[in-house]
Amino acid sequence: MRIEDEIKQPIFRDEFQKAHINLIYTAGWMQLRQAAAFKPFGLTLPQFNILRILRGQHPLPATVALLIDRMLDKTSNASRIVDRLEEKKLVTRTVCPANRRAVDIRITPAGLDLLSRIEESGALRDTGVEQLTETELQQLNFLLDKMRSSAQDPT
Amino acid sequence: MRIEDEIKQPIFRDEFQKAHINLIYTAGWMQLRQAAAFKPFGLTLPQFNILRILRGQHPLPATVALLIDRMLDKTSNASRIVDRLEEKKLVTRTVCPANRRAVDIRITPAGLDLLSRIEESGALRDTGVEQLTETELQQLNFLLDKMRSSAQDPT
DNA sequence: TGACATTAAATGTATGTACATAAATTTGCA
DNA sequence: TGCAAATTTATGTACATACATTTAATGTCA
Repeated sequence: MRIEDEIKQPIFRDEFQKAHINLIYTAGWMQLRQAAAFKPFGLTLPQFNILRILRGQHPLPATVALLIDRMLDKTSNASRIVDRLEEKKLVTRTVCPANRRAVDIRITPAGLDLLSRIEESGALRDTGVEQLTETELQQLNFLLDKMRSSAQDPT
Repeated sequence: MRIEDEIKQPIFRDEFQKAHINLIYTAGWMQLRQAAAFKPFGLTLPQFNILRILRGQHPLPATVALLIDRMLDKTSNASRIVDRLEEKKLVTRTVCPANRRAVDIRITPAGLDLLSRIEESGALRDTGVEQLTETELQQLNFLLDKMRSSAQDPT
């Protein structure tokens, strides 16, 4: 459906405003679909992303700093997301022996198993991007990268 | 900067995954810039959006149901965002005389003034979309609309 | 009329986000 | 050595999101 109809605003000031709103709306739409897919497994989206990073490191541990570095949303609070995963016994936390300020975080066998089950279930399909052709995907990636090439970051 | 470099993941499984992550990342990037721009005015992004909807209705009132209908994120909690705006005296809440279940919400002169000041300040510029040409904007809107044309919504 | 469903908003709870600050440890250098 | 600075994680607070439940008012219809 066109964005005009989705949000019931028939007229946009210009194509800039329309793209702006379309982008935010579409990203929210994707996230909602993803979150719904994870719900039967008792995971939220950020929890899933942290688990995936930990599997990427496995069997090596990750620190909170590494998680923050790899997360899509840099400013979120990795510490508390790890709290939730630890409660569910999907990860372990141990003080790093080499540097007692740091904490070694590892995915457990239960965590690995959960990730496998989610992936086998097909919960990661239907994000929306499958609707696009290979050429369109490349176009989209180009446009998004170009958007972020703005002069300066917010101070 | 290319998405590969932004999130320090050199390789994506395929162009689908890359577009998926790029979209979520770019939308977050935009929101962060917008939020930073509103901060000097003491408003959050959802608060700003609600105020804008109310100005669109002005001088007629809006109900909570109307706000939810117009909001980009349907599932957020309009009631509590209105709480914050009411505390700041940017909106008023009165029981609707015609239907005492409903609540009439109106933007105050202070609210209208704040919106004007934000817009005059240029806080709404630099969302990223200005980097694109008119043709590119149309492409982007087409691609996003196409993405959301998936078979079915999550149940 | 009265019982029951429907509608509109508010509230409760768990989680996440944004940002500031604290606590513990390590590092660097006078 | 000793002490300030830097590093790493955790915590506090305000706000927002997601979703279930509650409360009050209204509509419906036997």
